[in-house]
Amino acid sequence: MSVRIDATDRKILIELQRDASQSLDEIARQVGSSKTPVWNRIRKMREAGVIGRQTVELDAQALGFEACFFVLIRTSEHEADWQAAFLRALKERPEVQEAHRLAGDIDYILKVRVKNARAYDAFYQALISEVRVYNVTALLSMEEIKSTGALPLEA
Amino acid sequence: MSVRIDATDRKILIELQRDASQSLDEIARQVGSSKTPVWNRIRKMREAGVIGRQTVELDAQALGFEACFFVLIRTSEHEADWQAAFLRALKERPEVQEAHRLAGDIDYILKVRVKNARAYDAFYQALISEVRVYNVTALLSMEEIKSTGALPLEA
DNA sequence: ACTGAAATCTCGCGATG
DNA sequence: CATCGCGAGATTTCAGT
Repeated sequence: MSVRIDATDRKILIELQRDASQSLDEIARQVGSSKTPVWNRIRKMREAGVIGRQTVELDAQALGFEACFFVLIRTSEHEADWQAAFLRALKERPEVQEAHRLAGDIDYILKVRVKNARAYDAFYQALISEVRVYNVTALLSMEEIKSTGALPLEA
Repeated sequence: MSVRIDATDRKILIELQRDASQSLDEIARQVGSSKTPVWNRIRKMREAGVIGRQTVELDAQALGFEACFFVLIRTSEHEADWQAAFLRALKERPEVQEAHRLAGDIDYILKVRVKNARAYDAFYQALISEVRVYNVTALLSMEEIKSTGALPLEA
């Protein structure tokens, strides 16, 4: 399952993260190697799941997603079947971009991306009708200062 | 600046989000069109900034990023130069994956991805030494239930 | 594990209906 | 606006070292 990632692998990952549309030749040049070994390393990391999907970043505003909420959830229920239902609900809903189970006072945090406040309310009503939650706080984003999925890899 | 995005454009974006490594022919087939028009639409959306960078999703765990914090920040300072310094600090630090300015009680939320709790503390100390903040709450993620940058585009 | 090169496929664009 | 086709260049495979 696990793979040894060496310095060259890390350089390749940095380049792929920066721009996955680069050609193998370009990447090879940047990491100081040549095409074939780079290709083999990429293939191995893909197989190992270190490298996942290849996607494009889209401009949320331009596509009409004007509202972004962070939702802090407290629940009194901690039984296995409640949790399973909750997780299923989160995974099914495409407007949930992130969901984390937390340590401490607050149990879950979600990042929810919707077209507008009404769409958020619809999401919220649907969620609380599916699963019981004790307390919900929604934080409305006014400005997306920074947004990157990139990991802070160092050479 | 703004572009009209029609149903075909949206289908193209859905496919690119799903898998950006697909060939033009494949995408064309999936959206019910052919190579050239799809290519022209993609080019236009790229120029308009609707389509941004092309990246790969990496497995944070496999690369040793074991800790993820959501940081809620309250500040008493709301002057322009303080804000400028704060934003600069956030943009410079690669461990800050997301930063949003919020409406209401809490002023900012950050998502910070680091190798371990010690690395978070180093980040925290560096941040508060650069800019004055009134109150900071860190929420530690125990489990990443879901994580996608994908927008919930509908066909 | 790297190199070099061959076979195959895709891109990007122009010509054409 | 869609289809076809082509040449440059990329991807992927495979031998040799």
